Amino acid sequence: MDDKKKRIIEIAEQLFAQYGFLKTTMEDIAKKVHMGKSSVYYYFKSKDDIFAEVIRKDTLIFQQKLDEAVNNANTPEDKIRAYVTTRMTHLQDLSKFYSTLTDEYLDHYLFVEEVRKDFYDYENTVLRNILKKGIEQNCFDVDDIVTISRMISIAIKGLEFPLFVEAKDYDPVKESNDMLDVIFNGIANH
Amino acid sequence: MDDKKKRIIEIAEQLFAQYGFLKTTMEDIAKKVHMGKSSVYYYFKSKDDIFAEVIRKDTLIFQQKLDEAVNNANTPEDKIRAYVTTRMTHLQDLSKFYSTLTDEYLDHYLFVEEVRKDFYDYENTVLRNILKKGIEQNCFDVDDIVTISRMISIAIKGLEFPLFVEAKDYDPVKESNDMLDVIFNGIANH
DNA sequence: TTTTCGACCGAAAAACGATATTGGTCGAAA
DNA sequence: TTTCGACCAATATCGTTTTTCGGTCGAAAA
Repeated sequence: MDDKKKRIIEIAEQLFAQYGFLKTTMEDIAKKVHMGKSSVYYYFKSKDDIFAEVIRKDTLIFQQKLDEAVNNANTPEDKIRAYVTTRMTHLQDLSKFYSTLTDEYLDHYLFVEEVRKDFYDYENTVLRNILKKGIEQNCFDVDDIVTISRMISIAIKGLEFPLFVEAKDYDPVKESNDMLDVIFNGIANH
Repeated sequence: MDDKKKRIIEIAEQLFAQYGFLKTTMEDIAKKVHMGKSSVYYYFKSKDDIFAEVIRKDTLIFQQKLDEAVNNANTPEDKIRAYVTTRMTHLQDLSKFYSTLTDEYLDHYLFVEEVRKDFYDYENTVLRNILKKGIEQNCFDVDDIVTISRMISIAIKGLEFPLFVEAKDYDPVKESNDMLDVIFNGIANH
């Protein structure tokens, strides 16, 4: 990708994080990259387009980080634990960085929903692959992989909530592992 | 409780459900209940007060319904299943009835948050009691009741999400039972 | 004493027109 | 190929006026 383009995305990301999407003007971005506003439009066709690429970049980094965490874990169970805890800590960081955006994400509801769906698909693919391998290795006792991966996805999604309302004194890693203890072992007496 | 008061609450609930809290004026309520506006203030000290009592009434009915469902189930596992499925179906009904409110509940953020907390406490009490009895009856293998009940609470909270965004083709009872299968049996190979 | 209501208040919202911003375009120049 | 100043139209903003609405009060019904 063009070097200038990359730079614009970086600057824009900073400004979005600091002032939010609406309060950041194209002028602001252009000025900070030392360009005329029109020049920025040579690289991006709209403000939304810049936003989209910022999100796309962040999502990619997020997924790479998750993939790495999963690859570095050994057993299928550890892979899932690595996935979930990495997901939570990264989300915690994001929630701090993008605190200004949480209020106005309603305006980009459609777009955000799309990204969310993509991520959901990615997550399900990852989880299904781990589950499949886990079954082959006789670690898991699961007959419907699709359903189970969705249930895991939903359960850990529930853990997100405190990140965006009251983040203090919240230990996402501990919460994640407690949830995973339930999911792996169940609570019924076997 | 006063009969007139009850009537006002009923009418107000209808109007809130239909037009939302903000669009419903005290005049609207008074007119529909065939009273002067001032007369309504004889029974309630504020509009918020009426709203609070509507919510309080609905919450009470909700909890009674849940208690009944739990009591009618026999085994601890069935009690939890009864609790969760009743919770979900009732929430589904509420989401239809109060569809107009979901957008503006941000304004009453504090109050709604308070109600949510109360309900969360209630839910945890119910779940803990069932878990405790289940352990005594040797149905459950759990050492930290507090954590486990919170995890169940969080997991089923995740199931709520689709109710408020895309309700069609969503079967809350099936989803609930799938989630509970995981929670009861786990996915690890024992 | 309890209940109802019309008249009224003040704060906040809506309405509105004038002005400024801002996302985006275009053609020229470098 | 890249940059930018000039420009446009739509929208946001702002100052002002008007209306609405939650809430009060005192009197009168019951």
